[in-house]
Amino acid sequence: MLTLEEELLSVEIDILHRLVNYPLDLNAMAVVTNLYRASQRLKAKMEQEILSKYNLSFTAFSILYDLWIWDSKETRELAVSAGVTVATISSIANTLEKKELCKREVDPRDRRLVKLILTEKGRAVIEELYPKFNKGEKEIVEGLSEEEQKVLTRLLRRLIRKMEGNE
Amino acid sequence: MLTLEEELLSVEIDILHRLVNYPLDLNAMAVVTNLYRASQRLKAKMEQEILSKYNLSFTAFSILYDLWIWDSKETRELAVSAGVTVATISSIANTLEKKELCKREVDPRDRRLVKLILTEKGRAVIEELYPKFNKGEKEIVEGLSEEEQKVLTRLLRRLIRKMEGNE
DNA sequence: TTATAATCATTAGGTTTCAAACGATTAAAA
DNA sequence: TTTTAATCGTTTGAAACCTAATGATTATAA
Repeated sequence: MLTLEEELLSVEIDILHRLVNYPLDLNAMAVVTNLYRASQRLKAKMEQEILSKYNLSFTAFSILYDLWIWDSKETRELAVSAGVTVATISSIANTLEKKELCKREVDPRDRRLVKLILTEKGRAVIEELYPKFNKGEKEIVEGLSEEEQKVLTRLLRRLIRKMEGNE
Repeated sequence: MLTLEEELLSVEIDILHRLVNYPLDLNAMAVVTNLYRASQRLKAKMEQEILSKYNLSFTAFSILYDLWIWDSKETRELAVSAGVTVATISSIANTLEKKELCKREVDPRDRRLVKLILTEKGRAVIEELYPKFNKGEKEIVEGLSEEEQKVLTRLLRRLIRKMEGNE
């Protein structure tokens, strides 16, 4: 499986330029394409190899993880952290509540706000699950040196900050 | 918005280690977390700022793009390229066919195989759309130098190859 | 040739996901 | 105080997405 510049022969690149009649930024194209593809693979790998045994989606897992670290968290914060809308968090919270992995709690001082809280069962699940998840993470990056991993993380963070508008 | 090591104070990291009673790979965790988050932001940005005007999902766009470059492509190949299952491609092909942006064609030599082909209307859409999409890609990476973009692309490709199992 | 197995795409059923509409609550203004 | 506006989370409806089941076609074996 090749990717972009390897996959796109110079002929196709010429066609692209001619068709759009406009100087394309091929480096930007390569970064974005490979970033998206890497993330798709990563998600698929984790869901198939690890999360499927627990019947959890990637987002559901990341919510449980956040609740594990922070004990409880408001739905808005969870949405930002998981990169989905609040509506999605609400939907997944329904699923997690049905499984008794978390519960909701309304803020008494501002009754518009809702927190999610990890249940004991939820805690047991994430504590059993997380080491396996981290092992999967390790496998993914094991082809890179420690230095390369740090460079990659740093570059990705700069992209994230850029897209979140707080540079 | 901070990410991982900035967000996770050393206290929390200690808690993590104690809870799982197992040495975690924090570098791997940082790479994976930031990779996934960057991709989520990227997808959201593109869908909101560019693709929504055309009523196209990110995956639908990537199918049109592939068909534009390669004229026609089998559903299985499209699935690999887009990082989704063949079932999803089939479903999106239904949507795209309804909009008359592509059509199906059965391979006469092996009638199990199905190709998607771009229609004239589909071609017009992708040719109008792609320059805008590339402009969005450019915005995302403009905080990185050309050298940094190339390093990022190279590291991401190595992760992809690793996950696809052909190292 | 005929039966069996393998390989495709599609369909079925269910969860995730989003935007938009809604209802409840709080804040601001008159 | 009463009205208006802003801010929450949830629901709704539709598309995307997955796994598993199905149907159609081709390849292999008996």
